Amino acid sequence: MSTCEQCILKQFNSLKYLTKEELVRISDCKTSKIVRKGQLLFNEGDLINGIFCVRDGICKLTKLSANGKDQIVKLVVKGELIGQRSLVSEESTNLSATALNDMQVCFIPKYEVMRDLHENNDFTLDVLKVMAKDLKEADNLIVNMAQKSVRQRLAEALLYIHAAFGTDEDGMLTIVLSREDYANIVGTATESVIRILSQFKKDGLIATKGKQIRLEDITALKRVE
Amino acid sequence: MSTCEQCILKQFNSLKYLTKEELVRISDCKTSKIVRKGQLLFNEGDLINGIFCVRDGICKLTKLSANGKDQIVKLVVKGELIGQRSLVSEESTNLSATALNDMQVCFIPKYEVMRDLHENNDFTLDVLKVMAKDLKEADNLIVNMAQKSVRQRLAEALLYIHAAFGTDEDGMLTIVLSREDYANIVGTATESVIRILSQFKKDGLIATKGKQIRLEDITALKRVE
DNA sequence: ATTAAAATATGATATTTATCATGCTTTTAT
DNA sequence: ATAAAAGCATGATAAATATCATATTTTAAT
Repeated sequence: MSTCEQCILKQFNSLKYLTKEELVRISDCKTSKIVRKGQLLFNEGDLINGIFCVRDGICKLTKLSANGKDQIVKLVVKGELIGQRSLVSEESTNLSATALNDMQVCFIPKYEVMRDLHENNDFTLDVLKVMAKDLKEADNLIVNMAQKSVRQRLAEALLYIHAAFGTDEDGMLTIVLSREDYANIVGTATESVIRILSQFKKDGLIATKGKQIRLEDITALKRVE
Repeated sequence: MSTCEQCILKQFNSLKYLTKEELVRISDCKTSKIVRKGQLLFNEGDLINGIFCVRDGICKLTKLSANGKDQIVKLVVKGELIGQRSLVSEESTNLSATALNDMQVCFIPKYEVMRDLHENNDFTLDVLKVMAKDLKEADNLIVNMAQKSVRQRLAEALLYIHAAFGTDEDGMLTIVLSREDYANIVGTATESVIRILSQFKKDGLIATKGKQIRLEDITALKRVE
């Protein structure tokens, strides 16, 4: 198994603030795991007892609503950490993580991360910074959900995925989601998403090829009401 | 002016993890301020360059939506800190703070808090814990906003204010909000809030006396659909 | 390759919520 | 004390969205 010291991915998360010795310790106790597309990495309420570092693949973090629908709260890509929030609060996780394509993740046990949080202030501060960013994005999401129409929210979801995760060589969004996933991001019925996407396509705002979506008119998408 | 070392309110926030010397330093550079009901403590986009400690009163944290409506993201009461998120991210604030009744706040300049964040790991860890809790609540709010009806959201807002901030001797919610404020929590039109509250009253779920509200049937409020 | 299952698509209709209008009540300012 | 403003209340109507039904297309399993 490869070592954390040499892993380039840590540049994309707080682990870059660990010392060589701390990284060696983590390397020695970490485990590695493959999660296939559609499979759960963990479920809401699980005590995960550690954090995951995403080596490859993409997953969605969801929360089950009382009405039985999943709400997608965040998309996580290669390089990011998952589980810091629950770890810091020392409680079981409030979200489920499901692979959107085949994933490879490393698991670092709680005691090791907690030790670093207590001993390495640079690391703690960076975890704090990441969480502050997450909180800001969550605040924005609350406002969007509360104040904007389904149409606007869907347009913004497309723009967000475009801006945050980019496109492939054909200009297609790299993150490929089902209509149901989009409904679970926007908080609406799957049929509504299908209808609105059809409309966007008819109006030339997007192009689709199966599940793949390409943004054709970003300016117009930003103006959607 | 009273000193931070003796201030009982710090027991309710992360400042309790500061050492005596750190508290003395903060006492020496802090300033104090009165903010009248309805007045702004700071506005979205302001560079506040420090954090506030609420000594007395209650305020709402809001974010202006593109459609011109305010969204209430959080209510802050005596004892809590405001502004940690922006401070940690080293950016101007993403929220506005408005006093819901007369407030007294202490202001601690950024350089002093940053120094403590860098030097006192216990303090940093507690700030991290508080932010983790805020993030969890924000995630819950996202799900509620996205998946629940206006009726449900309003019922939950009442239950939340009841549980988090309590009641006076008559059983009235201690936090008194206008119908418009409720609309800005729930993300709906003020008329809709008025209508639904009238219905709740007619159905015996709540009682009202002017702007004051008493929850009469918590079980039924939890069952609202 | 074929069948079953899942995802997408679209229409018809019901429900929820917003908007506009108007009147009443309470609070605030002078 | 009184006027003006702000907040509350309710009806009528419009707009947005959900739900149910059904058909088609795509994907997965054998």
